Amino acid sequence: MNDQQWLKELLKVNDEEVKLSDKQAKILEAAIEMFAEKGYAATSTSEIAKRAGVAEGTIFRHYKTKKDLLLAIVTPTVTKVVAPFLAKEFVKEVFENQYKSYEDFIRALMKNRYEFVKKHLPLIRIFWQELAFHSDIKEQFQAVFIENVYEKFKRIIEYFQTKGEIVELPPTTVIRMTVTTIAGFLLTRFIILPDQEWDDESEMERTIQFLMHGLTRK
Amino acid sequence: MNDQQWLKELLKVNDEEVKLSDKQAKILEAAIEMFAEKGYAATSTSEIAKRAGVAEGTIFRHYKTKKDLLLAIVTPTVTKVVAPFLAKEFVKEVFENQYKSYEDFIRALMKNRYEFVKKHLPLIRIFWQELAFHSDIKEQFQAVFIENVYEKFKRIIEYFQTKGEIVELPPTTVIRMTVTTIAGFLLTRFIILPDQEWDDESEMERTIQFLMHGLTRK
Amino acid sequence: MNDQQWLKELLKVNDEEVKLSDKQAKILEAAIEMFAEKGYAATSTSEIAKRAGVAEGTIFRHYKTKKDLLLAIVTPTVTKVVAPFLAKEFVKEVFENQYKSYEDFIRALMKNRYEFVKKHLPLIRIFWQELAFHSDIKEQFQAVFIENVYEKFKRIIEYFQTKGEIVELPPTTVIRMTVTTIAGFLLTRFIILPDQEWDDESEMERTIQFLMHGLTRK
Amino acid sequence: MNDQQWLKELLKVNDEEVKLSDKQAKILEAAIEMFAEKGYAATSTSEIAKRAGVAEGTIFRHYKTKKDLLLAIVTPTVTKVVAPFLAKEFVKEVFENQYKSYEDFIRALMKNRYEFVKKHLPLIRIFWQELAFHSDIKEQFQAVFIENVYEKFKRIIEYFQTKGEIVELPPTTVIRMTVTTIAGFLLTRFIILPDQEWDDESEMERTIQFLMHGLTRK
DNA sequence: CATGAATGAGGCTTCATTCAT
DNA sequence: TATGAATGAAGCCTCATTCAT
Repeated sequence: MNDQQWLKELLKVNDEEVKLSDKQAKILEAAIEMFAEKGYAATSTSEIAKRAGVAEGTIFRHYKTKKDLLLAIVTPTVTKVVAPFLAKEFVKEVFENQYKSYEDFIRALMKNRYEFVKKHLPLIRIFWQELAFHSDIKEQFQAVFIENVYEKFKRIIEYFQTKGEIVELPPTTVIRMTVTTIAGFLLTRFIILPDQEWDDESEMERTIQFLMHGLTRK
Repeated sequence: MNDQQWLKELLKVNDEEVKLSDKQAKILEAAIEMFAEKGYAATSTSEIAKRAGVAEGTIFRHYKTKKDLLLAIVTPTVTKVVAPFLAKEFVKEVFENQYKSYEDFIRALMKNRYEFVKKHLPLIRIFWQELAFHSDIKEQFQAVFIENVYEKFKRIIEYFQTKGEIVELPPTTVIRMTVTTIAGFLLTRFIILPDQEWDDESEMERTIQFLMHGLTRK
Repeated sequence: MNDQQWLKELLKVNDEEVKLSDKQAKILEAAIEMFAEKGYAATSTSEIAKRAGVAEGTIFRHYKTKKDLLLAIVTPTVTKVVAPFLAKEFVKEVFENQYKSYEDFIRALMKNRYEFVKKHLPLIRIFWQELAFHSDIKEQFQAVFIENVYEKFKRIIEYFQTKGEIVELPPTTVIRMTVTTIAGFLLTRFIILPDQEWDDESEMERTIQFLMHGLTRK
Repeated sequence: MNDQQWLKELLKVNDEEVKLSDKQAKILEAAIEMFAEKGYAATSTSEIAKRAGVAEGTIFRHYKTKKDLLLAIVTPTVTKVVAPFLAKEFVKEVFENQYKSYEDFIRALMKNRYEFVKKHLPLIRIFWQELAFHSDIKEQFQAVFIENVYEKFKRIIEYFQTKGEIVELPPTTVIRMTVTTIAGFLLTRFIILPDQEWDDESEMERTIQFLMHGLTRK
């Protein structure tokens, strides 16, 4: 009945406690599942109601429109997708040299994202799909990314460039390559070929090595 | 009546001439635009008809269902996405030393795909989006990939591994990294951040260098 | 809200109370009228909605498809058409000498069916017309007939054959002649020539006499 | 290719030769089959065109509307159904006492109708069904019946009533009983239970006996 | 005379949303 | 607060009919 801790956790944006009635949680869960399976536009509110075990009207009591329901799902996700960079400890650790190398940073980042995607695959699917069509979501994401991630990421990179560990490419390029490589692995792993056999540990390590070699000039 | 050469070209699958009436071409063009803009599910056939300048019924004279219209667009795209590997010369050139190195091969591949994506961006968007929801499209793609790309790609990789140019990782992994890196660049360039300023030549060269360093152990 | 007792009565199949919202009753009434007038295929759901005074969507909230609406009307009719044989008393009465003769039985049967057809003419029209095109309805009818009518009717006939009242033809033939004669009268009376002047009492009595003479060899 | 003699025969109304192009005949044949199978309203002109092997437009070159096509089928049928009464020889025979008895007349009538229905079952189905919905067809039929059949039938009956062979009921009633009995047999035989095993000869003879006993008071 | 592409009205059905209970 | 019947706009698709070829 209150197994929806993960949902509350996820919807929490600034450590504010989220109030989520039982029905509300069921609606969100159902909507997440269905949007991920069939896409936002192809999912009907009545299907969501049925899967959530509530009346059709109940959905609209909590979310004024279907689009609002989507935003209620996607907006916290926007934040969470970039969360590791927001988490104060995380960034601080890097700058306080708890990570001795860019490689260690990358490794931590990848593991973190791996766990997140694994746990919240449906959310990722929704997020990715709807990003393409709803410019409001896209703008929101870009704003959050630039404001909270870009600058910090850039500083991390410059830090390790100064230390000579990684190559002197424009930070934007390094970010793109890093993100692209990690995201490329995760997409292949969880969305494009999820049914293939995967030795996750090795494949992640190989990916890290690939990335590091790519970013190093010895 | 005239300008739809590119469409005919695109729809051609086995070098068979494609017959495309004027109206049919207009319908396809309109559908491609709208599916790319709003997604398949969110686009109505009446909108397509309006944009194509035909009666709604006309769409259904040419395509039995809306889904058929999607497939008429996506099916040839599936092949074209993967096209360079379908062209015998492309692969032959690699082995007959037209490409002295994996790097040259990658460079050719990237330029080729860059041009393709640039030219057919809407198609790529549709393809990528709908892949997620239509298992028939996904299966089609996997089939084409395995049948026409995988083996050839693998041989190319093994060839350059034998020559010692690239690292001895499992070919599947090398393929993933190569594809991921190229696709990552193209997606960022054309879909995620198309509005940013791009120095395409340099960024592609950087990407190739990144990829090659990642795949080399000197 | 009030007058639809006959409808509820009609839809009742196993003496279970039928719940019929106001709108639902109006939809059924309208559908019965229109199907009877123009036939199922030639009647549009929008016409039905208009005549019922509801929104077209409301029809589909109650009946998933137009065909379901037809079946909701025809299925109970199938049973009712054959009803007197379903009532235990009716058959029992025959054997317990409430009916001294086949003639009395026929007379009771005819009056009963006369009243039914008179009251439910539109239903009869629908039933008879659609029987021809929907094999599911036809099968339903045959099943009900064989299961609930045939055996009982046969026993009644054999009973009066034993008593020497009616001729020793195969019961199937006697059934056919009886049913055909009664139905022939009712169809002519109510469907083929309803506008002619009819002295129902006399004509029914004549028909009974005709039937009895036909089935008697004195 | 010109096996459509039966069609031409059927469409002939007053011994005028009917001109029927190849395509026209195919259209009529196809329409008859489909109207009989699915009903007029549920059959589309494109289906008819397909089954006839002609273009959709061709139908409308020969018949201005779909309804006209139906009438082209039904109108001659209207005549043919009552044809035996129209055929001069047939009636003349009766009045010139080639038929010694009403029974012989009935027997000839029944055999004639049996052959006709057997041969033209689809037409009968169409005719019967559409009679119910198209008042123009119904009126046409009633007019033809009253003008050509009723009077003659009545005179035949009165003739045999005078001779004392059949009972002194109102001719209308005798006609109804005769027609009803014959039609009842044919409907049961060919439409309601066509799949049952039938010994046609015996069953027809039984029916005639039934009818004659019903109409006789000895 | 025949064709079949094109039409647009209209068919059945689904949908997001409202509102009385 | 929750319900679910009701709505009517809109969705996909079919149809009879027209007309240029």
